[in-house]
Amino acid sequence: MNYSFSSDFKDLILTPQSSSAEESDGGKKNDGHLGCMELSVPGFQGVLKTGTQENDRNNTLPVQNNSLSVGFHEYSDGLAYKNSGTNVNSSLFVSGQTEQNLEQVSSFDLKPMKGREEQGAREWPHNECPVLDSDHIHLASNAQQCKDSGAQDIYDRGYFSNELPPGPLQGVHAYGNIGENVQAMMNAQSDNMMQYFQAGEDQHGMTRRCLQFREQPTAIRNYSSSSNLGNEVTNSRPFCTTSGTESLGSFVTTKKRQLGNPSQYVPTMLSTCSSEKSPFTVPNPLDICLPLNSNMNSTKMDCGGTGSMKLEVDSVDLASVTSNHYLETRKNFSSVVDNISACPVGGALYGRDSLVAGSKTSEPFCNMEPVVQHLTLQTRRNINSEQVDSCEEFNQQGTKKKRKKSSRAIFDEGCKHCNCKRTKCLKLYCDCFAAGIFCDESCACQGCLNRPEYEDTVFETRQQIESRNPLAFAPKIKNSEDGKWMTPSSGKHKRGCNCKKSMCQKKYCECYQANVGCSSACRCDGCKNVYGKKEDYGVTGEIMESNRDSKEILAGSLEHKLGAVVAKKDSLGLELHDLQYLTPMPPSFNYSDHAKDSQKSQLLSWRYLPSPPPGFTVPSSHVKALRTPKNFDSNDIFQETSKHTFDLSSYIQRMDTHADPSPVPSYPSILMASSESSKGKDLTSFSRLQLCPRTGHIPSGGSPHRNSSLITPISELDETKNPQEFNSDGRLYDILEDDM
DNA sequence: GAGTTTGAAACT
DNA sequence: CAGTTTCAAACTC
Repeated sequence: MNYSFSSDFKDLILTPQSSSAEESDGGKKNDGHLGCMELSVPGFQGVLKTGTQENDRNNTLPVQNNSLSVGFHEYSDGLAYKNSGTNVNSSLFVSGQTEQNLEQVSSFDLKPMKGREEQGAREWPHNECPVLDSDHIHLASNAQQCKDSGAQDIYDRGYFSNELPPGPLQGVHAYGNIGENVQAMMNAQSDNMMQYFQAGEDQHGMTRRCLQFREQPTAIRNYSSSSNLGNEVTNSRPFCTTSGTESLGSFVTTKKRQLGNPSQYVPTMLSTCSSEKSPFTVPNPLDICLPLNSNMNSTKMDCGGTGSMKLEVDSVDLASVTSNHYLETRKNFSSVVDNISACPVGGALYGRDSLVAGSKTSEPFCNMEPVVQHLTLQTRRNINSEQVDSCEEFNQQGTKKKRKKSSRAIFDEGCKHCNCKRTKCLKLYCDCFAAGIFCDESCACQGCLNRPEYEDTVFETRQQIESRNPLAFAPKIKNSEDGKWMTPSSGKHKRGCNCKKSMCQKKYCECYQANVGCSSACRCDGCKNVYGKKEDYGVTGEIMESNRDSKEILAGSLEHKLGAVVAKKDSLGLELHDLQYLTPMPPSFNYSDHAKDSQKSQLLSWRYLPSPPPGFTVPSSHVKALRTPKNFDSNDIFQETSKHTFDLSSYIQRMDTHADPSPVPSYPSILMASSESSKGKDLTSFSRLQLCPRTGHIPSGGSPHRNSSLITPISELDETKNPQEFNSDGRLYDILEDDM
């Protein structure tokens, strides 16, 4: 077959067509090689890039003799075909630039190849064979063409978006020799690639399991053959002195990938350290776990909750080479994130100070033992599986031997791991999916689609589930008053359990698993829940529940108000939009101009945003660290924004101190900073972030004072107001209105 | 590690 | 909405 290039050929997308049969049987397993195709491009001599995913154009292939063999492989699941045309995973990307007159490269042949079975590739199945017609082979020369072609997803993801930098190969000519040309590309395209990197990150910043930066775009990774970039570069700089828990103690270890090996790269883990032993520390192999649907159980943060989120700063890599500015901002972000201690438990988010200050939640927390880690790709791949163990080791160092644990135990003390075999991790059976996190390498799931590359599938599936049950992803556990679980009624399973045989004494029981007592909502038989029997959930519990509901209603309104305040701030000239390129943000805080992404932002909120954990505080030193001119010498806007944020934080603390004699955690202002400094348009996420991202309201687990503290930042202009005034709902709103 | 039990989720 | 089936985690051996 013969297809025409457009004159401004840049990207070619080959999209296999789904068949009705596949859709009817729920998708075929297409593990392994699907087939090979031969792309013949008369007159073409140069480099093409291919990949089966939009972020996986990692095969830089020379075109010789006018032809290029392209293998479709590594499809993990036939579902890729079910949504063919919209699911980028079913696409093959070929992009390139000819060294010759494009007019001469006006057509190419694409045909299935045979005879590759012996190489591990099987012939493209009849019903899986891509339909090689103009409808399914798209010569995406520009965004609009791509958009119009059925590759909407790809377009939406921004790879062909006009505002994004050109593809990495665009504008690079005459590279008959890959090595040399790659170098030329690196040199010539560094800025573009930087933008590409950033843009991709903006689009896919959470392509990994949780809140973290995506891997380096494979398009960039491809260029790793560049020789003079093969040297390992490490950038590390403390943001402040490290003195245990008193200060930020932040180091950011930035290691550029080992470019000498295309298959290897060295991710940068966000480093936090409490020691000065080494500037290269990854004391927190668990990354950062943030709560999703999890129950904020401060008494026993053993991951009994249902969700966790990891926050990981990925490699800066080329950023360190091509954009010091970006690196700097990445560091800044890291310093922010550094505040957030690992939470292998309950998906909670901890402030370090809180942890060390005798928090009950510290048990599974990873010790800040400095560890020099030169992370290779394999290391990276093993991180998720190792991190838990590492954490465990840290926790037990010196005194305890690592003990063998069941998978569930690991689950409990780390982030989630599932073992789904049939559901592709797209049903609530899957704890990862249910918790709103991607599965990762540490999961033992099969045919998993709950992965970043299937983000849209995940999103759609989630929507389907939510359409059936809007509360499907809502937190199962209603938080307790003041974050403590002193009584059976202080926390409860929203829907209640239905145990018949386990008597709510085993983890079969969701209440027991969440360390909450059974309640009137439970239909369990013979309840013997040690956290509280159903029978014990009496009048007191009902009253408290009623109070919580009232406060949640209030909180919903507060969230709205707060969003308006943020909008006001935005209108005052905080050019938050620009900050997206200055500060690598957790992509959940990103916004997109695309309408679809606005929907996704909700998903991201659902997926990533943390709840304010008990005991979370923002040490003033952290604020100082973030204000350090060194960190922000090129970003006054961000500095200003951060100032706002952390002023709010400190005010929260003050208010908490005044309003509640108990150790009241303030909310993760760090993340507020992140949110603020991200695009201001995502106000929904912003407000949700600051309040209760999971439910969109202030978490029920908070005293009235606590609730007050949530909105007190707005009242910072009038710090003289008596916090007690906030106890009155009406007064609360009055003050809000006044301040606005 | 394999098999069983359990209860939530999904399905009808 | 209730009953049944499916599923994966929890548990047992």
